[in-house]
Amino acid sequence: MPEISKAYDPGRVEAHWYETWVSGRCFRGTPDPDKEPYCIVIPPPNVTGVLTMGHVLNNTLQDILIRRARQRGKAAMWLPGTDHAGIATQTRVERELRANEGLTRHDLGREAFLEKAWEWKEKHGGIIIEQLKRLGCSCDWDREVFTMDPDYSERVQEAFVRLFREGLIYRGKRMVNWCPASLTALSDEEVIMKTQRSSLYRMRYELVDRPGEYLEISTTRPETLMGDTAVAVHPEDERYRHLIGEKVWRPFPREAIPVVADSHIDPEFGTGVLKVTPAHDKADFEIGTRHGLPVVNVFNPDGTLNAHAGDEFDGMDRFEARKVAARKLAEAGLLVAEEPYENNVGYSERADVPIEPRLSEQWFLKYPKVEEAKAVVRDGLIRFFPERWAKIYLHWLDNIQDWCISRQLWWGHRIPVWYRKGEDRSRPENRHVDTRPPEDPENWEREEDVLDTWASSWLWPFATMGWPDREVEKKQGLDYFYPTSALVTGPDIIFFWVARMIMAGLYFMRPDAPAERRIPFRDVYYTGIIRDIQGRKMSKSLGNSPDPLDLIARYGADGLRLGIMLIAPKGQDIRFSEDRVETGRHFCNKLWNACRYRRISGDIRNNSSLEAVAACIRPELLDIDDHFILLRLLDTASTVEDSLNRYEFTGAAQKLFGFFWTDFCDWYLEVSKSRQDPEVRENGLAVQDFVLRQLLLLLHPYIPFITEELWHTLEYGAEGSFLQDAGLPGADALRDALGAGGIQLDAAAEARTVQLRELVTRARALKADYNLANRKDLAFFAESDEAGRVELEESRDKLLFLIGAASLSFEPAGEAAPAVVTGLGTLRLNLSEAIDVEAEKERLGKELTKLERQVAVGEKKLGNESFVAKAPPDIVEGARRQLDELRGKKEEVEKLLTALD
RNA sequence: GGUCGCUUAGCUCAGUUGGUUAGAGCGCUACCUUCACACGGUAGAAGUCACUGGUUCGAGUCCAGUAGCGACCA
Repeated sequence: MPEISKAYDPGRVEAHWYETWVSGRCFRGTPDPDKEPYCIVIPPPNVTGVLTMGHVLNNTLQDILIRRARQRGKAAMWLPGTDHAGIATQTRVERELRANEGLTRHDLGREAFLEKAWEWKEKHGGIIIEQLKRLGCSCDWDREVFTMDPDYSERVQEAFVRLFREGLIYRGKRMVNWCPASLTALSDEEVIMKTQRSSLYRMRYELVDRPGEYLEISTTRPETLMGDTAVAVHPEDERYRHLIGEKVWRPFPREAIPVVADSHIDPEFGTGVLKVTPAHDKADFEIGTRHGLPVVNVFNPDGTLNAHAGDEFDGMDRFEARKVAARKLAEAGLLVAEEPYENNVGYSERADVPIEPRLSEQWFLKYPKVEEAKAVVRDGLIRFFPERWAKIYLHWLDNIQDWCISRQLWWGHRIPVWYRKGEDRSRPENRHVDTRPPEDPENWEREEDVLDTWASSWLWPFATMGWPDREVEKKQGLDYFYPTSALVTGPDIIFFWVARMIMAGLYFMRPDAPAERRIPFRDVYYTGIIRDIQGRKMSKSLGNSPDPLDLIARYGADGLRLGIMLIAPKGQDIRFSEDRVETGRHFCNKLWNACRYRRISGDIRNNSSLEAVAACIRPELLDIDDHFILLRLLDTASTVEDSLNRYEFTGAAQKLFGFFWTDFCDWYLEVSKSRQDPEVRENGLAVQDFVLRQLLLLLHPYIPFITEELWHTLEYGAEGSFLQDAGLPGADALRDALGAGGIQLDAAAEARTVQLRELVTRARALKADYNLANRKDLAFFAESDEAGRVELEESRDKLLFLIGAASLSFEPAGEAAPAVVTGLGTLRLNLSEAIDVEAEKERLGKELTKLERQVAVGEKKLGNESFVAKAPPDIVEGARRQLDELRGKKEEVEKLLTALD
């Protein structure tokens, strides 16, 4: 038997087992017609990213699901991969290029820049994958996919071409969200609204035909007035009706612009007069379209102003221009007021700068299968956990607009469209849309833009398994694994990703099949967001994000995983504190030592299977504590199963924690130390083996490394075998295995043990009250009824051991002897020392007050006729029994007090 | 402004069909290095379950409203 260290060292164990699992092909997901499929596709992390606490949470959850499925004999497959994250990655490569070589991407040119980007990817792309392995993730690594892999890219292009041919993708000149920092269009979802303090400028435009008369206009953006091509009022607005059709002077560049009537104007806002800048505001653009107004673009793509704004503004930054425009208005006497104002401004999610609405030509997608996507969630074909996210999802789908899928970037999937050189790009005959280039490439030029990254990842659940190539699909088991079983992700990407995947699945997969065969997944579990202890989001700039690798080094991957699971409430945000991870490590150490203790205690007879372990238990030698621990084990097994079926990871973890620590270690193992009869002791070891076997199996998804190690330490698996292949018996199977050996569990053992535990606690407290906690030579006297006496005599040995006493007898003790009242009788401490009668009175008085209060509550309840009449009989009966017990205790304490007088 | 969520011990959180004395970890106090574990053990202190009202025999739990915080959408 190998020496087992006193303290668990996770580093060595974790490295060893991960390698062994991989070389043993434990994580392989292979279709097997005799098994039920279970599949998860990973939410692909950014290829250049590093592991964050969010990843730890998300991937631990997925690993728990997949490992448990594997244990339950399913053909489990967890498909890993990474995402190319267009804007984020390109920005970082550009930044490095500027820092190292002082060059922009344009200096380098597209080809050379992309080479740099690939180099960057090769250098950093593996990091997060290696980190996931350190965490213990049991992904099928042979299947790893990167969204820019050649074959995946081909599938993205294929999807584009199909959608285009179906008329769902079109090119259009429209107002889009433009990021002046990244110089690209963004989708609506990439714009986040931020409330900010700004100014509301009240200015006035003079009427052309009524010199000296002005229209007052409110705006937050005076820097766009140079692009104004009208002012608008509501057609019914009495104040302005007579001016409709007249003209006002735009102050600079000075030009007469019309007053138009538009029913979309809100007469309540400001003065009810709106300046119309069709090139720089979505609503204004629509007004402009309705009234045939010119569109004057006064901005450059980078957010500076251009020559249309006038020489003075040409090249000026937009925020500087705002100040200058306001100053010029003031100088001209046209600024009525500048007031503090709070408004919402759209920011680029990535670059964190205000976006500009900009008219440009982009590619758009009309979302397919919108109604069906709503139906599958509304009708429960796809289940959301927690359910409330369904409402958010449905609301978004109710209001979606076409998706701008083109990006003015280089790092991404280049749109598979070619234009005939020098011809009008808008004419269909001058376009070639196909996954393959035209036959005569010299006459064509390719579309410059790439696709939004999400326009590649929305195909993730099937394009990662070969779609649409039949041969590859077959090889990778798409037909077997699709729809996947569960998706674990954050609610922040419910629109970006979840909703779009659902639409893509419904549209592309098995077009003739019913919806339940086309959806990409059945369950979606939304995690919370990990925050710091002050409730702030973790971010690099705040420096409040611990490095998971550092945590793994200090607490072990198992400790980190368990720690995070103990605080990860269902879909609620989590305030991360390292304490919990420490708790996770302590748990592992305790588990280690419990198993170490088992090995030290005696030889293992035959632990090779559930049946073999059960067969080692001799029913006739089982006592109340054996029954108790086995009952609790069965209860734990079924609770854990129920909880995990509902995605209640924390509940299951807490149940296992409590069972192991309180029931098994603090009670069962301690009790077992008092056992004298060698046969009973030996039999207890078999019970331990039975319990520990199931405990390791149940804990394995949470803490895979240490459980695998201990599985072998206690000889549950043969050399070269793995815990994951041992099955995961449920409570019924455990009961059956015990039953096969003639063991029928006595349900009464539980209540009896609870009572004995209480007695032990009270007796210890009594000792502690008299500062005798360390004395082992004390004599206890009990006054019990017949039933109590039988119970105490049966358990005498272990009670003496647990309480730390020399004797327990039923002789009457001195009336002044300190006493505690328990459900099994009154327990007295026989002291040779002088007793402080006053102190004892005080102690008992406190106890009496407590009992009186409890008795009063019970009497009130049972005195209520409605309660007795209407409450279920078992509840009434329970209350009655409890009141009787409390009254008995109270009378006993009163008696003790009287005796002291 | 709309929708959703949260508010339970000093801190972080459990508490899922309403039912006996509301739990855990950390922290705190006292004691213990007892032959699995000091990454441990024993005992203890600590809660008007945000507030107000309602339903009910009975509410931390269900309903309505209020306040504070947060998220999403406009």
